[in-house]
Amino acid sequence: MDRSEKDDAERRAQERWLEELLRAAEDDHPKMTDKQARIVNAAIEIFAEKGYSAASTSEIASKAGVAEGTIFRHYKTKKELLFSIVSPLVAKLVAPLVLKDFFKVLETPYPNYESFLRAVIRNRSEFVRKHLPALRIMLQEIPFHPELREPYKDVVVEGVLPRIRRTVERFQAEGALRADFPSDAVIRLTVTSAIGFLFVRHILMPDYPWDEEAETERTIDFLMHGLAGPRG
Amino acid sequence: MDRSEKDDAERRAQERWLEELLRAAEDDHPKMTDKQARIVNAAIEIFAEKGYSAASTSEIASKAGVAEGTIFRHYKTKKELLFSIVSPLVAKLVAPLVLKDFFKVLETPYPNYESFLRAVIRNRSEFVRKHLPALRIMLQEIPFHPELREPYKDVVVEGVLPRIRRTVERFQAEGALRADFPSDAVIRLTVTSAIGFLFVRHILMPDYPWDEEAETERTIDFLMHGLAGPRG
Amino acid sequence: MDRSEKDDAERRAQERWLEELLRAAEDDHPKMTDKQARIVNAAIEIFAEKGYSAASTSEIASKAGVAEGTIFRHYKTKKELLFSIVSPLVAKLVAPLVLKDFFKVLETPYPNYESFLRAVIRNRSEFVRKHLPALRIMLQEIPFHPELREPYKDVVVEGVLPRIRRTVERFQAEGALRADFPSDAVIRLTVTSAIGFLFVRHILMPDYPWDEEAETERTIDFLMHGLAGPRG
Amino acid sequence: MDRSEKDDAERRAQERWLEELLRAAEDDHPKMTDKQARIVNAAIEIFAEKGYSAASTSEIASKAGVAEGTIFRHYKTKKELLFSIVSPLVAKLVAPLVLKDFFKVLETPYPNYESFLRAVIRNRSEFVRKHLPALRIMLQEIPFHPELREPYKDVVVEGVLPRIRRTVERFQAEGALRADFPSDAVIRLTVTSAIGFLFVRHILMPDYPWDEEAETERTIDFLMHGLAGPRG
DNA sequence: TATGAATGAGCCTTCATTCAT
DNA sequence: GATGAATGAAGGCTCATTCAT
Repeated sequence: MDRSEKDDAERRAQERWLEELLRAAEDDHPKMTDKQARIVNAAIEIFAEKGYSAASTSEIASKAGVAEGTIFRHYKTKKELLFSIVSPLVAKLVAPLVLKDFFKVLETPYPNYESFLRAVIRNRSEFVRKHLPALRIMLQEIPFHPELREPYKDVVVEGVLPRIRRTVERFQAEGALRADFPSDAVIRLTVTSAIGFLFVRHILMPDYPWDEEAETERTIDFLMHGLAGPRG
Repeated sequence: MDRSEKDDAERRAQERWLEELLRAAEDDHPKMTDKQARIVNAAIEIFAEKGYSAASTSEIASKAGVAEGTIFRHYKTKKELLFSIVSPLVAKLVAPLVLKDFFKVLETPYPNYESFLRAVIRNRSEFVRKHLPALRIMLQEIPFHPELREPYKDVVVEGVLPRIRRTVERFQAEGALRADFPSDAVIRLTVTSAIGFLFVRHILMPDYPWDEEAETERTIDFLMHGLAGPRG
Repeated sequence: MDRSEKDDAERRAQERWLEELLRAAEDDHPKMTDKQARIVNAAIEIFAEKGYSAASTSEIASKAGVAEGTIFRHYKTKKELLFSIVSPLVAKLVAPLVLKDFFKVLETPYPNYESFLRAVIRNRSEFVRKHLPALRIMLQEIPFHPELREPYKDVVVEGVLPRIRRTVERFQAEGALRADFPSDAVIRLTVTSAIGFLFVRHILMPDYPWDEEAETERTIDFLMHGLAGPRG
Repeated sequence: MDRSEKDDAERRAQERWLEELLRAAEDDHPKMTDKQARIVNAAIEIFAEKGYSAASTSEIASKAGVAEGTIFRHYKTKKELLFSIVSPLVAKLVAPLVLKDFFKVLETPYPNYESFLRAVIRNRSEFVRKHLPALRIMLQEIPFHPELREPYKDVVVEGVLPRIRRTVERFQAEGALRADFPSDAVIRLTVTSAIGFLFVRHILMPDYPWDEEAETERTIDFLMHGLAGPRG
C-alpha cells in the first residue's frame, strides 16, 4: 500500500510537472495595438465562419470597426493576416514535442505511459478550448498552404518521431505496452485516439454534455487496455 | 474445435454478406454526357487542390476542355456543381447506416462485433480509395454548408444512433463489450479509431508503405482489447 | 540641261520609290472586334490626355462604352493594353531602318542625300499625322518601359547605325557632304533637324498655319547648306 | 587683321557678358529646412525615375528619411510638391528671355548671331547638366499641366517672340542671315538645332564620350552655314 | 514642427453568371 | 446543347491626405 501510494504521488507529480511544462511553452501574444487586436479577432471569427478564401477583408474590417486600409497597414496581404493567426498556433502545437524535457518524464524511475497520456490530453484539451476558432482555421487551411507545414516537417519526421518511437519501444521491451504491434502502429493508435477524442469533444460535438474528466479517463483506459503488454 | 471452426465460417460469411450489402448501396452514376463527366472530374480535381472558394469556374472549364458557359448549362451555379459532387457522397456515407439489413447481422445467432468492424472498415477503406478527392472536398466544405449536413442530422441522431446504442448495449449486457463505459463512449471510441485509421491511411500519409491487411487487423485488435468485456 | 532634267527625273523617281517602300512597311492592324477597337481608341485618347499612370481603366471602359471587365478579357493587364498600342508603333518606326532596300537608294547611280531626306521626312510626317496620339503616348512612356526599347537597341546600334555611318562617309568622301565633321555629327544634326521639324510641326505647334511643303523644303535646304561639302 | 582681332575680342567679351547675365538670373534656392531639402531631392529622384503619377508619397518620404506626414506639412498636396520642383525651373528657362539686356547684345555695334548662339548654348548646357533630373520631370509633366505653361504663354508669344523675330529680321536685312526664309523658320531651325543638341547630349545619350566643346562648335557651324546670308 | 496610424476613395483585376449566336 | 464574349459586382490592395499626439 505504502509503495503504491508513493507511486501514485509520484505519478501525480509527474503529470503536474508535464502540464506545467506544456503550459509554459505557450504564452506569448506580442504587443498589439488595440486596433490590431480587433482586426485579428474579427479575422479569426470570419475565417472560422466562412473559410479563408470566402472571407473578405472588407467584412473583416467592418466587423473589427476599422477602415479596410488599416488591415493592410498591419498585414501586407490577406494571406499574411491568415498566417499571423495560424503560424504561431502550428508552432505552439509542435513546440512541446521538441522540448528537451518533454519526454524526459518517461525516463524517470516511475515511467508511465498512462500518466503521460493524461497530462498531454488534459493540456491539449485546455489548449483546444482556448484556441478553438483559430484551430478550426488551421485545420481548414493547412492542406492548402504547404508553407505552414514545411518548416516543421523535418523537425517532426527526423527529430520527434524517432524519439517517440524509441520511447514506445522501450515500453514494449519492458512489457508495459504490447510488443506484437510495430511501434509506429502503437503511436498511430495513441495519437488518433487522443486527437479523435479532442476532435469529437471540441469540434464535432462541442455542445454534448461532456463529463470531461470521466471521458478523458475512459479514453486513456481504452488506450491502455488496447495497447496493454503482458505486464500491463 | 468443431465449434469454433463453424463459428469462424459463420463469421466470414457474415463479413462477406455485409460487404456485399455495403457495396450494393453504392452504384449509381446517373447518366451523364461526356462533357458533364469531364466537368465534374475537373471540378473534383480543382476543388480538392485549392478549395471550393478559391477554385474558379474558368479554370474548371479549361481543365475540362469545355466552354465556361457549358458548366452553367449543366449546373445553375458553382455551388450546385459543388453539391452535385459532395451531396451524393454524403448520402452514400449515410446510406448503409439506414439500411434495414445493416445491423441485422448483429442480431444473428453468432453476433460479432469484430466481424462487423472488419467488414465495415474494409468496405470504407475501399470506399475512401475510390472517392478520395471528392471526400477531401467533402471534409473541407461540410463545415461551411449546413445544407449538406441538415438532411441527415435527424436520420442519424434519431434513427441510426439509437439503433447502434441498443446494439452496443446488448453486446455489453452479453459481456462481449465492457460495461463500465456508457454505450456512447464505446461508439465514440470505435468510430474515432476506425475513422482515425482511414484518415491516417488515406489522407494524412497516403504514401507510407502500408500493409493494409495487417494494419486493419491491428486496429480491430486494438479496439477489441480496448473495449473487451469480461467475456471478451 | 538635258542632263540635269534627267537627274531630276531620276531623283523624283527615287523619292517615290522610297516613299512606297516606307508606306508598305506599315499596314497591319490585325483583326479586332468592334469592342476591342473601341477600347484601344478610348485608351489612346485617355493615355494621351493624362498619361498612362494617371489614366484609369474604368475611365477607359466608360469612354469605350464597354464594361470594365471587357478590357481585361482582351488585355490581361493595363500595361498590356498600353503595350498593344505602343509596341507596334515602335516596331513600325524601326522597321524601315532595317529594310534591306532602305539605303539602297543611296547606292544608285544618282545618289542623293537630299532626295533621301525629302522622302523620309515626307513619309514620317504622314506617319506622325496618322499616329499622332499614339506617338504622344510612346514619347511619354518610353522612358519608363525599357521593354519597349530593349528589343531594338542592338538592332539599331549594331545594325542600322553602322550602315548609316558608312553611307554618310561615302558621301563625305565624294565631297557631297562636308568632311570636317565626324559622320556621327552629321547623322546627329540630320536626325535632330528632321525630328525637330516633325516635333514642332505636329506636337509643339500643331495649330500653326504650316505650309508643310515649303517648310519641309526649307528644312532640307537648311540641312543641305549646313552640311554641304566642297562639291555641294 | 587689326580689325578682325578687335572684332574677335569684342565677340568674346559679348559672350562672356551674356553668359554672366544668364548665370545671374539663376541663383535662388529659397531657404529650406534640412528636411524640406531632403524631401525635394527624394521627390526629384523618384519623379524622374518613375514619373509623377506612378511615384508614391510614401516612397518619397522613406527615401527622404522623413515621415509621410512631414511632406504634407511642407506641401499641401503631392501636386504642389511637383510644382515646387518644376515651376521655378520653367521660370528659370523663360527668365533670360525676358531680361531687358538679353537681346541688347545683338544691338551692339558688333552684333553677332554666332557669338550669341555660342553663349546661349554653353549656358544652357551647363544649366541642363545642373538640373538634369528636374528637367526630365519637367519634360514629362509639362504636357499634363497647363498651369505650368500658361503663365508664360503670353509673355513668350507676345513679348519674346516678336523681339526675336525683329532681331532675326534685322540680321536678314543686313545679309548676315539668309533672307529667303521667313524669320519664323530661322528661329525654328535655330531653336530645334540647339535644343536637339542639348537633348541628345544630356538626355538621349548622356554616356556617349562627348567632346562638348567641339560638338558645340559644330552645331553652331552647322547652323551658321545652314542659315548663312549672302554676306555670311 | 514632426510623426505615423488611420482613413476611405479609388485602383486594377477576377469571377460567377448571362445570353446572343 | 454548346459556345465564349460580355458583364458588373466585388475583391484585395494602394495611396494621398488628415489629425491626435
